[in-house]
Amino acid sequence: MSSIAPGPAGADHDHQHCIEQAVALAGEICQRRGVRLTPLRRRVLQLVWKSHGPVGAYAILDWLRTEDGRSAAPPTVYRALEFLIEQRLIHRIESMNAFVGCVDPSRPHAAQYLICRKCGIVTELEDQSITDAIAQQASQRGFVVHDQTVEVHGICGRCAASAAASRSATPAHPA
Amino acid sequence: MSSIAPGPAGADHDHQHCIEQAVALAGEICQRRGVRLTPLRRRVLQLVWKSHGPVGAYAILDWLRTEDGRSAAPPTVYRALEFLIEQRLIHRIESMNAFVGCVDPSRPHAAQYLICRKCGIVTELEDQSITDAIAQQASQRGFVVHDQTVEVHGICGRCAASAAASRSATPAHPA
DNA sequence: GAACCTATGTTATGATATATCGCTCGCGAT
DNA sequence: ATCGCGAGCGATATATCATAACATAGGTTC
Repeated sequence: MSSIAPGPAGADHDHQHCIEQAVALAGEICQRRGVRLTPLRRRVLQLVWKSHGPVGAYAILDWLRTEDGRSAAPPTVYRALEFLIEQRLIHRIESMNAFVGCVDPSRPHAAQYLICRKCGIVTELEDQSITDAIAQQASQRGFVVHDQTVEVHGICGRCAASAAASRSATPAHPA
Repeated sequence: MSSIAPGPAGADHDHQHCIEQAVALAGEICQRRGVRLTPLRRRVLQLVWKSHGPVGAYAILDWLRTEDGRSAAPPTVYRALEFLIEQRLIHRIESMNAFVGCVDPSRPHAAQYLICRKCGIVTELEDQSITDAIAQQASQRGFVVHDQTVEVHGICGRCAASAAASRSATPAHPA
């Protein structure tokens, strides 16, 4: 096992299934769009999906080299990532210079990300109220929105719950 | 003149005044907080305020070297920036790896940024409806928010207006 | 089969950021 | 006064993230 973040449901979910599902769906989408999900791009998508947390370009590069024995240089990875982003199969987390798989690549969306500082899991939202609030403030100022970056850092429900549990078991403050 | 972004009111405002005001206010705030706005930190703050757009760490480094003739290395700049961020005198724009002066450093706030792709000017908002929409979605999922990054890229009102004006003067489509 | 396009390989470099060590200066305690 | 101490900063080295530019391979079109 690695130390990378498990799935949104914790360590207990079938993550292999997540990956396969994401890659299969990506295959369909690319075919429909008439773009080529080449073996390299498919593999990079798999590697981004290695966890539900953000994955760095150089981590992917290392995996390509060590797991696949493939010769690879940064442009190899960045080009594949660029393609996957254009197709909205992955997202870039700006505040971490890293990438996560998109949980709903079928249609365009302005997404928001909840990023856990403890476990690293990224939860992708697609909340209209946030999008609307931003759009409204922007348009009030005559600003034409091209894209929104909303990245929220904090502690996810699961980690907060387990922290609370361990606190009650071994209280930090006797008072 | 340089090509850096002018003020929020365009090229016609007294930007020197902006800088002086920001630095003076920073001085008061630091004194009140009992932290030291040293000459270097003050100078770096000035340089961040050179424009109303995001300024990169290495641009600041160059200015320190060329304008001040000072010997400086990256850590010099990053340490000063770190201090200024801690004191909320500047903000980091994650999606650009760059920094902008804070327009209201007196009190803590969750801010949002409208970043113009044309002129580079960053408009800082402090909109409760956006903050609340994010907080609500997060808490619904048991997520404890530490901080929000909201960066909106697009075209500012001023640039949109001038683009519209030049379009009507020389229409792109004869139809 | 020549011209061409897309994807990838390869080399080099650019851009951003941090670790670490050591010096200096101000300041409080003795 | 001088010692110890911590904050700030200089300096060197290195880590990390990203792209420019050119070469090569394989398929498609004509």
